[in-house]
Amino acid sequence: MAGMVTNKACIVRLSRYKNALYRLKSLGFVKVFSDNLADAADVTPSQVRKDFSIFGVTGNKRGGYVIDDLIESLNRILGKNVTQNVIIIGAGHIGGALMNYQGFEKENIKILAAFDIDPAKRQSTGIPIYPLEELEPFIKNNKVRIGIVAVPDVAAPRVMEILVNNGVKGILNFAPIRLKGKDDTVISNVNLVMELENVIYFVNAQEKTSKGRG
Amino acid sequence: MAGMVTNKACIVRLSRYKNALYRLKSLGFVKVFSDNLADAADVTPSQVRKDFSIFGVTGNKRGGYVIDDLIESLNRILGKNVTQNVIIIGAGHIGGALMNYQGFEKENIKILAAFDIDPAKRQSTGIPIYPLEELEPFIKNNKVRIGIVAVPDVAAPRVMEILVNNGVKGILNFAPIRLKGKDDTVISNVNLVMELENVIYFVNAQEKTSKGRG
DNA sequence: TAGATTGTTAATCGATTAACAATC
DNA sequence: TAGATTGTTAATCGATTAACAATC
Repeated sequence: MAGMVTNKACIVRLSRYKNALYRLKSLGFVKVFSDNLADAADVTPSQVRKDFSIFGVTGNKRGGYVIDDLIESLNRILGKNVTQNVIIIGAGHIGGALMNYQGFEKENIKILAAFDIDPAKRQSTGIPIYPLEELEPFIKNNKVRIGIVAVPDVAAPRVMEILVNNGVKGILNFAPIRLKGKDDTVISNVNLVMELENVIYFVNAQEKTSKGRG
Repeated sequence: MAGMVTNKACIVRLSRYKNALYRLKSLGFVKVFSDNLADAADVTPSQVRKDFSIFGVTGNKRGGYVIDDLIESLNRILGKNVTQNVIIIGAGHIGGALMNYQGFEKENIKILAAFDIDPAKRQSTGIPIYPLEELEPFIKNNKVRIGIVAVPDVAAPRVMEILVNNGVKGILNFAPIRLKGKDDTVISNVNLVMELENVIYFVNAQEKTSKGRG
């Protein structure tokens, strides 16, 4: 059945296709072939057609795909036809950066509110910042399903617990610990130090290799 | 030969092992078995031994691994025995958050400086912030190899060009476009909107599935 | 020694790519 | 129609897991 995909890499590619399609559209294109889109998204044409096939997204044999239709289909699959409400817990540097990040709105993601234990950080920037005690009632009253955790690592498990116990189903976690939730909780850990560590490893590895060659 | 690994997932796991080992060490453990470490890092014991095998990291048959030795080995593989100098381009919200992020220092990563086109953002927070014109000479004078790109997407390709042309080999990119460098440039794209989009997709997918079941 | 754990090889699994029949 | 592109199936590739001989 369509929609039963658990392969994260595939979903990441759908987002990439969507972004590439917006770009192509802004350049004046109306149609694409799997070939063009593959180029734009930096994958193989087979991959494009395979991914679409998985989700039942079809084009026209010989005629390629209509960009507007494709964007529409991808947006529907990615749940972007409905505004997604999100809260941020932790209004420190990372949380603050996310509150001020301009990229969410045009992707139909709405930051409803932020929460912080420290009253000093509770200065409004358009998005209301509430004390942590209001987190639980806020989630319940607003049926929040998605949360961004940007608190220090010692605070993360406790925050996590509050979120999960009150119905939050998806968490994007910036605390440098691996959070585990219930079975039906979707958790994505973004560890900035680890990302950098990885880049450093591959740079070093490459340097060794090229020295070995030269 | 050891060290010739291009599998990103494997390197990510090495970082995870390292972090798990620090945690185990702080709990008073001196040795671990692949079994324990697998538990702590949320992988299979086979995976742990296989990963170590790839890098020639060995333990004692019957006796497991000495945590201190293991940490030492992993740090060496990940290039953490040398302080890694990094610069940040773009001192906006994301760049500013990274400048103030406390996690880098204890991982032996040093943010040397930040750069921004906007003089208004150039207020020191311990890390010097320079105008963009100084980026090129700074990279050369300090032999910078790693850069974090946190500028708006329109500015990213130009910044990228300056970095690559002056010898930067690794880039962690927060601009919401896929940067491509030369063949020997390591680029890791972190797209926050896409990360959130993914979480949203999987939450929605799960909801549909459980409704279908119930 | 007997028992337990490593290190490595073989088996499995899943994802990507290639191939090609269907068809516009 | 002839030619080109999709949609899907089969082949390939690579990564993970299982199994087990080596050995402490």
